[in-house]
Amino acid sequence: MSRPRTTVTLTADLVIVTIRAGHLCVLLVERGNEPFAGQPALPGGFLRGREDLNETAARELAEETGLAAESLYLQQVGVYSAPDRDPRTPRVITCAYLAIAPNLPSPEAGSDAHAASWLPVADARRLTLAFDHDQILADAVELARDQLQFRTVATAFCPRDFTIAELREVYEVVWGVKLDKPNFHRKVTDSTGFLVPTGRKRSTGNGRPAALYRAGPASTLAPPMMRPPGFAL
Amino acid sequence: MSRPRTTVTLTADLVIVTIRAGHLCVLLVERGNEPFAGQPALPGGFLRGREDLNETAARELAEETGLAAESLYLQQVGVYSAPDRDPRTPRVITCAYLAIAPNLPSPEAGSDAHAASWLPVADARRLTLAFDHDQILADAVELARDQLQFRTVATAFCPRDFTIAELREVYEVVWGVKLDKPNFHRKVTDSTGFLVPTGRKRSTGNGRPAALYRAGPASTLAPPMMRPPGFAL
DNA sequence: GCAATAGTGTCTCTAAGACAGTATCAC
DNA sequence: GTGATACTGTCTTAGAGACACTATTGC
Repeated sequence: MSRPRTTVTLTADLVIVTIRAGHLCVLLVERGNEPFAGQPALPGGFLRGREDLNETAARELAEETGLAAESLYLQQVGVYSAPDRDPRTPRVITCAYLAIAPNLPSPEAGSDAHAASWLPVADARRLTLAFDHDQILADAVELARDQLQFRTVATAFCPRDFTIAELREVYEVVWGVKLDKPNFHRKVTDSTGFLVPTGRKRSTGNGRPAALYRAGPASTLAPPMMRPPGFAL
Repeated sequence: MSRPRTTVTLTADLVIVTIRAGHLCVLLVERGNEPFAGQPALPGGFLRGREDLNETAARELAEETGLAAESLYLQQVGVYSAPDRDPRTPRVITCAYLAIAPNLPSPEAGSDAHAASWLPVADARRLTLAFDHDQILADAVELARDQLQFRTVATAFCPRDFTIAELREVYEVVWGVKLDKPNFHRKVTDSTGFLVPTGRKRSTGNGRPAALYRAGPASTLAPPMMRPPGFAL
């Protein structure tokens, strides 16, 4: 009881995921400063001034992706507070955020000094990331997998107008499974509030053109999209 | 970009819930110090020394309930970091935790100076709690409701040995619904790893004695226990 | 025996999965 | 026409809910 209140600084670290070329990818930066200079890490930054942590996360997200946070899905993953996770004083404790982005036009737009790049999550998990970012990445990906089951976040991976095949690819890539096309189609079109038909179609060059949809008003999926029992990274 | 890194102190605030006399109850304390002296609040305390936040939460939980954290369910709810949530300087930012406890022997055992008491959640939500604890309480209860669907946390509300009727009461009280006894019985006994039969029975004085079970090794429920569409506070 | 609670059987209905079949495009 | 992709129909099966029925206790 006689130990003093610990004074800390806070960071918001971002696990920004998207789908590129059939792979779930995460945005990593190369650290420019100590500690862990030169090592790959999740983007993030310090809580500054009178902002709250969600604002910190939104600011960093805008800096890294060039996109406004309002248009992206952004959610807390958790707090990482191990005393030795960062050697600096005062202690640095982080709140991790999961951000879901559609496939962005240019991978490194908006990045200034440090190199930012999209890396398949499977590859990123073989690297050693700075701090406890390995753990944060694993937790955030697992959270994303769970959320796909019960929330309508899959549309956050898609552009404003998208086809059911694109939405299905989201589930297949994030879960690492193959889904039945006809059953998936029925399931998502029957789910109230998930999708809104635009009435337009898009021809992909090959085959019958697919109807275009937009994200609907619902945030939760009823009934849920249950993930099949076996799945890969 | 020129704003300085904000230095803060951290607290872990606890939403400790249990079931008492058919009501979902939360442990509230009366604040002894400013700010918000005399107002009801969630128990909590400062991150001290070199501990991490989970240790802070576990320490506070032990102080309030007299129970070791290992025996209770304890999970992060989220970070609350609004700049004016606490008037003190340096800024106080909190990480909220949900703790689930079985019906404890004495309500205020272990509490020292401050008055701690169990209050039905429905009553607590009509009060004005200190800080942003109204919001934290609402978020934690909603999290508990969700977790009952997909995780085996319902057993955390029960003593070591319990009957299926006691487990059913957990779901009914937390969700605010009535469940069909026969169907609930079959569902939970068929769920692999949820319950382990002890082979013993308990007579309640009235009717056929119920078989006693203990919590099984599974942490997730497959298939999930879906909450019926309509539900109350 | 009766009242009360525990637990089982069985029926219906809905939703998921498998997969055949049809529709609409480019060529 | 062929080939490719989008979408629909239908069958089977698993699980949820309703609810009748049986089992085991105290009295």
